[in-house]
Amino acid sequence: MTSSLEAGIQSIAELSRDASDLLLHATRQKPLAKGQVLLSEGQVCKTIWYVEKGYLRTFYNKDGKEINTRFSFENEFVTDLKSLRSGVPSACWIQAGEAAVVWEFAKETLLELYRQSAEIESFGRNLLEQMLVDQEDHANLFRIHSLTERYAYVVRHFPQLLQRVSLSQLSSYLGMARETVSRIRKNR
Amino acid sequence: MTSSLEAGIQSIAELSRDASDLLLHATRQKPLAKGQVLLSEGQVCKTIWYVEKGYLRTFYNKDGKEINTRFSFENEFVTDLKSLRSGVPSACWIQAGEAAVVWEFAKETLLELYRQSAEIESFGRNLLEQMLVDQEDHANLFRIHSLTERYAYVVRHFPQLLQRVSLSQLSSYLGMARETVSRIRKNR
DNA sequence: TTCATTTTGTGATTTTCGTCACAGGTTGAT
DNA sequence: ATCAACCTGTGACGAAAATCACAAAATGAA
Repeated sequence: MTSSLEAGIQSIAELSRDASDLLLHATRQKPLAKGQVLLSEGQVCKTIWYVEKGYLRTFYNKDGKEINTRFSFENEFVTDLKSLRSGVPSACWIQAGEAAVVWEFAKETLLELYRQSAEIESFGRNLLEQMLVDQEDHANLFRIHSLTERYAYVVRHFPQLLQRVSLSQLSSYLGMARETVSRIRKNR
Repeated sequence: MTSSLEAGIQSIAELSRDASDLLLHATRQKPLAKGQVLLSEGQVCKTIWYVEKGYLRTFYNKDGKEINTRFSFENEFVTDLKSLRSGVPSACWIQAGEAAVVWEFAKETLLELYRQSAEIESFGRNLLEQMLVDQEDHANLFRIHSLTERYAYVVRHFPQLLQRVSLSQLSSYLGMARETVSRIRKNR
């Protein structure tokens, strides 16, 4: 196991040496300064990123306010699937929340690899399954949990979020005002 | 095109005659009475359903109240992916909202088909991509839209929801009280 | 048709949470 | 070390939506 990326790939689907190498040669590393933008609203997304170090923040701009919908930490993959898949302009931004290192996968290259290798297609399917489960979990935060329960959920399941993301950033992720998070935090 | 199912499959990914037949032979039709339960909370999900007629309702039980998270209409696929994928007990229910006809795909059979056919694996990946995009859209309803905007979104994008689902059922899907939906509806 | 059941509309009241305002802390750059 | 920029805590207040209660309407079964 020579790299974080290789381990991250294997954790999604166990690939043969050949398939793994195909994927590893389809990507390149990219260092990011804090605040650097990977995807802007209005731009068509053509890339999937794997986070090796630091984290990426996905947010929407609603009436001038930023609403965070995702924080992608080490060993996670992230993209704007809607834009990537359909070629429509992205409605969100993806930005480095800290100085970071990511690996970039170009959509066209990946599609080509899917055609070449059933193993890689299977990897793609497994990655999507995992992303969908995560997404449903997060959606359920809003649908079946109260504000207090949402905070407790993050404390229990994503404690690093509290350590690495400011309370202001966290508040929109949890769908409440900054002041409300502060008050919930106090009453624990 | 001999069936609704065949059309539904082709709309996800264009399959050869052979691949399409493999899938079509892996499934069987099942008629459902209104209210009939396909998946109970606590049960491990082992099936993906395709809705030919009627609709399925996915809901969670929260302190004795039912919270609807999904309505799956004609030509849609539905499952509890988290339970299906990991074999953990399901946290939700899936039930027929009307008298319905569905096609059942057993998980094990599908996994076997993925191994046999790259085309079907590709179909699976495409289906997941579509489910993930839909799921993200619905999650964004809660994250970036006000209550009034959520209702307007459904009017615009899913008008059949208003026609086929009762206002009470809709209210939990939109994350608000029944009375609030009624009042929002009046002010339009 | 009739009657029971379910669904919807609507006012009154209460609760929750957002907004505003500001003070104190923390961080980071020079 | 200093200062500006940002972040967090907290009180006061108001707006929005939940809850409660009940009437009206729609639905469906016999």
